[in-house]
Amino acid sequence: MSRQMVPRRNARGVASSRRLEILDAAAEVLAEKGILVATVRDIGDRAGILSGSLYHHFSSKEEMITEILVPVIQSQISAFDAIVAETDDAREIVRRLIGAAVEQTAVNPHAARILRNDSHHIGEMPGLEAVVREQGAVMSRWVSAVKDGIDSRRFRADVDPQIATMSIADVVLGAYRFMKPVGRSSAASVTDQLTALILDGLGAK
Amino acid sequence: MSRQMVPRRNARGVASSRRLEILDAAAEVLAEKGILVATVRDIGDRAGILSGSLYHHFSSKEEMITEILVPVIQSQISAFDAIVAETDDAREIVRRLIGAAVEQTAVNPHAARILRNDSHHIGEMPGLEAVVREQGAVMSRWVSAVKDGIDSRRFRADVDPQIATMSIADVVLGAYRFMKPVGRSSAASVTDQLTALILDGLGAK
Amino acid sequence: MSRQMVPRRNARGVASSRRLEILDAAAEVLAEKGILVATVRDIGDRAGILSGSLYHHFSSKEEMITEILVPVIQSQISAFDAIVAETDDAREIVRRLIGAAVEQTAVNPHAARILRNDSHHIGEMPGLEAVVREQGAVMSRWVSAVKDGIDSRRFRADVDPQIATMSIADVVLGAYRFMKPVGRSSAASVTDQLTALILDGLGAK
Amino acid sequence: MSRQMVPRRNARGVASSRRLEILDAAAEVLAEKGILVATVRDIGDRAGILSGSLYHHFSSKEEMITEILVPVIQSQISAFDAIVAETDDAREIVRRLIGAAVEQTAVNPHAARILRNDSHHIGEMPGLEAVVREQGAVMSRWVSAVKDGIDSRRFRADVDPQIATMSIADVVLGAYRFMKPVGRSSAASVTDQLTALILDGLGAK
DNA sequence: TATGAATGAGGTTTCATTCAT
DNA sequence: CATGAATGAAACCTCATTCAT
Repeated sequence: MSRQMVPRRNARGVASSRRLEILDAAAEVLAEKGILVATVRDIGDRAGILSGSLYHHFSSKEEMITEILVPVIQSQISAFDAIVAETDDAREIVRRLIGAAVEQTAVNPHAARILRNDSHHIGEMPGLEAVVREQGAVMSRWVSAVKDGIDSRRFRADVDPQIATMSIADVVLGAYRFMKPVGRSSAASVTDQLTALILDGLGAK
Repeated sequence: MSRQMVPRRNARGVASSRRLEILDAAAEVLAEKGILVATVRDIGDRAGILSGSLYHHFSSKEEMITEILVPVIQSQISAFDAIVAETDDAREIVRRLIGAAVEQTAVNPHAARILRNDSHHIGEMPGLEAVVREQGAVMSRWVSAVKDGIDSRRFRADVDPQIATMSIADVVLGAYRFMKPVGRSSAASVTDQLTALILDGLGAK
Repeated sequence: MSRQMVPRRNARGVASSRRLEILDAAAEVLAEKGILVATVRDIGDRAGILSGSLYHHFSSKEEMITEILVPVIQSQISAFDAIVAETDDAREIVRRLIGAAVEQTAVNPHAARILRNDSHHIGEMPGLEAVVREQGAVMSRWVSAVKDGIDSRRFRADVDPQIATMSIADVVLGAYRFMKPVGRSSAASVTDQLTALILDGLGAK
Repeated sequence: MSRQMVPRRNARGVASSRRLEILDAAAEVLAEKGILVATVRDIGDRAGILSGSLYHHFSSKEEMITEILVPVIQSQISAFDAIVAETDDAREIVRRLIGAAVEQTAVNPHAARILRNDSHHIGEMPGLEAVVREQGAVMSRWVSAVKDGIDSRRFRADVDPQIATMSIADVVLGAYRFMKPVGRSSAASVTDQLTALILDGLGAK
């Protein structure tokens, strides 16, 4: 979100709006092909620039990826913290966390897709440490939310927090697949579906 | 399963047990690094062979991947079909499908990891069409199971079958992360956890 | 020398003192890193200018190098010619040539460093023909001095002029390494050391 | 020398004679153009191989350079140590050190050229640490020889050991320029010339 | 069956230089 | 005069694959 509004600074500290256009093209390509398959040439082609010229704006492919993902994750962390601060009930917290995550996905579908499909590679790729760090911060919010729900007896006592948390994260990160234009639903209805699944499962109440 | 017992035939129809050793090494490496990052040299190194020599046993990297994944998926399909044939209640079907999938994961953790982490790439990589086809067959079983549960009123009527199915598949494919030696739980307890989550969610009953 | 006093004219005939500042920065960087390793961006960074803007002042990297080196070499040639004109004894000539060269090195350490470390590349790099030409003029002065010394029996008769001349040049060009601030000696003492070595070698008299 | 006789091992520990042919081609090209200007394509062209194929034998350009230079320097160190061990008089030691160095130059002119022309870059190039280390070992032998000569009063007392040593090294490293086929003299006569210059200078006795 | 050598396409990145503003 | 953006060539290196031995 802020990415669309505040010009960031390039490798040599110079602000630039061209940079943002390139980042948009890059996000698209990286999401479509995956961060490993997408080449800097692909990115350049989509941005209408020679691949070598990308290095006028970014010092590496990894820097592009970082700059696409980190602001999105950080904005999610802020949203999460606000929700946790102003909400009491654990079920309500989880419901609203899901809502916030799904909305992020609607706003930044490319980032969501990258985070889901390439999470495996993000952890191993040198230069993406910042992304890993921020993702860890997101996960720790989910873990806390689940644990608090168990402690406050709003969730089943026999829930394994680690399994539950990772499963929830999987489901939420996959939300981009269901929303328009890729899928067929609105963010609100996807949120409702996922919330129901996560809180109550498939089973008839 | 059959992979451990019946020597298959290589590209030129020659049966070989060396082939199986190589496939085991390949599965390990491909799961660890991802099918794109793992090189044929990595595979050769793990198998104690030069990368070029792999081509005496397989005609391409894709053939190896196919041969690792397809039997595992096919065996899952058989198990699924048996379960569906002999079970009536939709909740029970889902419970047993999850159990079968988790057990597959326990038996073939490398294949499970590949299917989960690289699903995105499997769909785009030429030469892996057979894998895609088989995966589709698995998914269609899940879809049927969910739809039958809705139709028979064992699941909530407002469940979106597509969203539910894909979310379940995500959760189940991620099971390998929780099991020993990677994780800390047995297949049975992971099955219980995932079943509870999928059927009833987090919520206290 | 003249470089510090008379603003030269740039590619389009415009006089400029900014030009001199840039040349100083360039000399520094080129000496430190070598003319091949130092990039025009390094030079721009040191001069506080964008690399592209350097081309308002110079038409190429080679022009900068030429403009750094040629005046220094020319000034050395003048000094050499004056010495030869006013001195009789061959040993005295060599002594004073060494002194003049060492002093040049003290005044223009960057140029000295470039000439020594990159002589190999200067000869092969298109665009530096002027530098090569001037360096040849310097060498011919050394050759004459050595030959005259042999002819006048002030040097050993069995000295090979080519070997002696090139060795002397090597030693003298390396003088910058011994002088403050890089080394620890004054120009005068370095001159004494080198003169003694070249005229009398290591050997006790 | 040993390079011509004992096949070394490649990046993956496999002995190879093709490796030696490539090293010869590489030494030639690296000496001619300089280690920075010479490209791996140049080397491949000279060796009759595609540049990418070089990486079957070597893991980097730096590995090639190291493997060209280190054995040569090490063999020089051995020769130096033998000379020092069996010689008393300092003048005689220096004379024989020069002889050994010049002979190395005759045997391995390419390595000698590289060491002389690119010494500046060798020190700054990551991956060439082994070369720098071995070169340091050579220099320390020269320093000792000069210091011993001063202490034993065989050299002038006012010789600055650092200046003398570096100057001698410069002169000796430049020897390749004077020898056939590049120059016109034999190793023996070049040794005589350089020895005379270094021990007694230009001056008539 | 396996080796060692090679291919050829393509990857990321660097860099001198140009040019509209 | 300087900037910021872009070019285009070339650099080093990777990797799936082929093949003679």
